[in-house]
Amino acid sequence: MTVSRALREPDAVSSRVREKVATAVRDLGYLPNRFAGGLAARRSRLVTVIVSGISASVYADALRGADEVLRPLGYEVLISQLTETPEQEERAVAALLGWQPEGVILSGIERTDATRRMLHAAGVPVVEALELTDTPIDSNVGLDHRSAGIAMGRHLADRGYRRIAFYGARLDSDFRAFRRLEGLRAGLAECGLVPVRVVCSEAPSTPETGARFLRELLDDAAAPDAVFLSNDTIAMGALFEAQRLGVAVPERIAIAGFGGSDITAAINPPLTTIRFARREMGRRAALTLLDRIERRAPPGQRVDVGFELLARGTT
Amino acid sequence: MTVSRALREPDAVSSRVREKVATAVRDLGYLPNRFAGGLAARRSRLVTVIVSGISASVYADALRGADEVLRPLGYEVLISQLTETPEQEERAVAALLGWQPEGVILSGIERTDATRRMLHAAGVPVVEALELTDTPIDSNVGLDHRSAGIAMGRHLADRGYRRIAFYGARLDSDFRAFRRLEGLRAGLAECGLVPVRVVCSEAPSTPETGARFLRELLDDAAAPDAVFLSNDTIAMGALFEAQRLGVAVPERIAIAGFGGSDITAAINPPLTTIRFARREMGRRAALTLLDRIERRAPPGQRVDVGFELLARGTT
DNA sequence: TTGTATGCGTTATCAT
DNA sequence: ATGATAACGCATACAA
Repeated sequence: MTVSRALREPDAVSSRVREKVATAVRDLGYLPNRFAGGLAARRSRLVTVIVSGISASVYADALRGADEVLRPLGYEVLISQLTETPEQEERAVAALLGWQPEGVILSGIERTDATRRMLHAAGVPVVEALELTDTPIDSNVGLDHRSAGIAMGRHLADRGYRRIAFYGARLDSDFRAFRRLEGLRAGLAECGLVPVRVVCSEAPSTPETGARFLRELLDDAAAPDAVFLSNDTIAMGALFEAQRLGVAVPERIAIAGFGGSDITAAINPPLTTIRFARREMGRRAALTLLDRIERRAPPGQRVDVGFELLARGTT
Repeated sequence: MTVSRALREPDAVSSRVREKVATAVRDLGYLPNRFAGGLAARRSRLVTVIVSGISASVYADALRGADEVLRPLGYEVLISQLTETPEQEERAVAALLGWQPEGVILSGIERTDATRRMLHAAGVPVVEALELTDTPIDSNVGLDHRSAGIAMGRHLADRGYRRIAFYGARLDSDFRAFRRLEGLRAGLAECGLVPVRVVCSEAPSTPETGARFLRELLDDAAAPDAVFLSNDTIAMGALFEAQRLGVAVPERIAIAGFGGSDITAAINPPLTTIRFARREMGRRAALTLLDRIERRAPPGQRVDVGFELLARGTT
């Protein structure tokens, strides 16, 4: 018991004991067993994060932000990634709740009822990140993708484009892209426009898919003069294909993406896109979760991290 | 005890008990406490991964590969990311060993002696991934970055470039880039060449840094006719800056990167770079670790996942 | 400031 | 096939 104290609250023991323990720890290479500690203390010091169906760079930045906040406070961030569908997520949640997390961060808002029930039953604070919703399980940090779509619709209409198309990849799992599409419709409607073409593909989110989309656009009977693609990867794929085909961007066709990765600013012309603060979103998600874990705040916290439309050369 | 059995080896109990337990589990929303289970069984079913100082896309792909292998076998993959220096990694290893992992995957081969000692003392199987070494802690999966550098040196020399430069970003933490630089020197030496300029910067690995590097190259008294950059991000930054300045690539200056991300194939001209199988590397790391955990293989396993030089338009 | 008794929720082991 | 008992390694609560 004295050793346990010497390790966790060094000030509570005499300096003699403190040193003896420190020496022994070093000599033996002692490392506390977190299974035993967690079982006895009835707290895990664990926050689990489940990342579903979003691109590497988004979650890397967001996780970094969350980790920055939680680790210094003694929390371990257990990441279960790679879930693509709500059903896969459900299994991941079941597995992770066994680790008795003190808080859970989920990406997006799309999940099964069983997942919701499990989380409620576990009574664990939850933050759903990336996207705002009116019906969160508990708390919610992110941006309003519909508003982002509206902003893009207005932008394209303001710039004088009239025959606007939407192309999305991986729309079987990118639910947020649908919200942006809805927003695009709403933004265009303000100007009396409707999208002249909407393509929701399940193709992988790669530059090649973007290139194919561009070729389809050029052949399209609806003759779009601008296109909003569901993310930067396919938008850049489309832009580069246009350049290969000698198609002028934005004169012949304007191209816009979503995500705001660094590289979109570096290319020629730079890509019009929508950026949001990924790392800050991770930080805010962690902070909000901490407020809930430590009961400093009631359920239902809502943090809008906003977004920024970067109007650049491709529109 | 019967419940515990019904859950873990359903075939060992009667169908009557099996059903009763299943119903109760559902009604109660029971989830086994992994702290108690791990403590009692003296096994964690946990593999920890520590990712240090590598770019998001590399580790996302590699982690996906590792996860694919381990999760179906009942292992949880606990990821501690974000360590940049060997000292940070040391702290991460100390923290993670408390979770009694059955195996540990580390990125790279650069670490402190204390880290090595801890891992030895813990007696846990270790796979060092991403880079091959002659002195692994235990087992090793990756590629030989020096060979990759040699390949690039030969390629540039073969294409007729004679005034070759190397520019690296974040070289305070990207130890593998140094190995590639060594390889470049060796590859060029075969042709009687030496790099006309070597710049090892601690600047962030961003397209802007690449752009700055390119401007420096153009002003350089050594007048390089080709440059090997330490990764694709800065290489693309350099290429795009060249295009903005109206500098012909590869005629005026050839540009090569490292990494082999998808986007390098999509740009114009496509970037010469070196690709390796990230996901496969993750899978092989996990498989090798499993062989060690289950004592199917002795320490010292070595898996070379190889690489591929993609000779494209920028050289 | 230090130490003792007890329990955390599960599994290994050995009986029945 | 099922059950009783004793760990697992640590922290809580309380006593000295």
